[in-house]
Amino acid sequence: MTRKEEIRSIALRLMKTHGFGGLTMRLLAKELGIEAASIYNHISSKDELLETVCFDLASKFESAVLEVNDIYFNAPEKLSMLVKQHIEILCADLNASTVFMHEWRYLKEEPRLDFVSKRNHYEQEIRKIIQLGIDEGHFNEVETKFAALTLLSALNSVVEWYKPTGTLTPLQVAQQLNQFVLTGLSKQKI
Amino acid sequence: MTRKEEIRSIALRLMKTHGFGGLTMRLLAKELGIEAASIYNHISSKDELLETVCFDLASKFESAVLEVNDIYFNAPEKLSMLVKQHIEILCADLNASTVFMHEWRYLKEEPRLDFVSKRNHYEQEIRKIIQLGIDEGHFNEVETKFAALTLLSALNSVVEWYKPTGTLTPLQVAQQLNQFVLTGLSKQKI
DNA sequence: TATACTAACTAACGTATGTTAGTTTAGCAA
DNA sequence: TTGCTAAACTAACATACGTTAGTTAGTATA
Repeated sequence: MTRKEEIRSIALRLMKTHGFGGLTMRLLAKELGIEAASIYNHISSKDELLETVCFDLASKFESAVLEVNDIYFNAPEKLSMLVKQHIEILCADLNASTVFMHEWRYLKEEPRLDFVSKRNHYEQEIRKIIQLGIDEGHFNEVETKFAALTLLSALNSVVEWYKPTGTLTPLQVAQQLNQFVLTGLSKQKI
Repeated sequence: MTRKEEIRSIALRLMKTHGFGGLTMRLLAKELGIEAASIYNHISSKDELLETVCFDLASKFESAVLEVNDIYFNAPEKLSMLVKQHIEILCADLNASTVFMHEWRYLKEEPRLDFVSKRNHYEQEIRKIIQLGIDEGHFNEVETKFAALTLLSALNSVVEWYKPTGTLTPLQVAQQLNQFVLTGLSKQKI
């Protein structure tokens, strides 16, 4: 791990607990065992730290949806594979994912607009999958916007409670979520 | 509306967009048309603003779950009424709800611990309702912790997208959420 | 009219913030 | 040995922050 990666990794851990505003260069430096000014030998600004994590993850989600749409053809398959990939991306680096979820709004205007547009695109792709499921007769006739947002928030909440040291693997979490989203709580249809 | 309430209301709007750290007393004062120092004639500290909104809402959720448990006896009824009340509380003041969701972690240690314990209690009550539904034979045998957290995040995400100016009433949102959580996306059981 | 309260003001304090400039130290390549 | 580079350092700048102290103008009450 290069020094730059080390800085990023510690910065993520601190951002997760203190938020982007609560991460100060002096605190970050302390954790690294160096002075604040020394950090600028490795990165160009504090904002860069946030931008990197947000756009790195955004591009992973983008790839996932592309792949799923390439490989699978019916909606239940597409959805379950996207859920799986989504959860795997989140769990691969929980610090990064948590920062991604909570701190993107502290991006500066230009990158923030870019970020939001990428996020909207991802939502749109999920809506398309749900609409496909309705057209196929596999899914109930829900409002796709409502369903996509509710689904996404259910998926994303994993970063709030998942513990890699626990018993569940990311794959098992994905399966539980998939089950929950498809069949709901109720035993009989109402 | 007293001056104090006016300050709270504007503070919430600003906290929603800028976060707790991004709300400065000088910005708040500017929006009020006064000087920063003048705010301290009405409130005792910036932290107080955050504490008030967090604990006001927490107590509303607490009342809701008490009421629901008092009035209804089977799990599907309890759950659907709690969903309804939860959404109504959220939609009654979206600025407050959004701040409640995002900014509670910037509470100082003592109130934060208190807050988290109240939140855990609410989660526990939801788990009990789900467990009751399983025991009654109404609900699938899900893991209650997982289900409660997933349910809650689906409910809470309403603050991210609900627009009071749109076509849906809070009650309709609650009904859609209830439907989604109970029956899921899939038409047939799998 | 005299008093007290409300709500604003100005000025400042002490601290913290991101960042820059210039310098130093240690290890490696020529 | 000399020179280069990576990575740290010290010192400082300009700005911003929450908050306090002391004061003032207007308004209601006695």
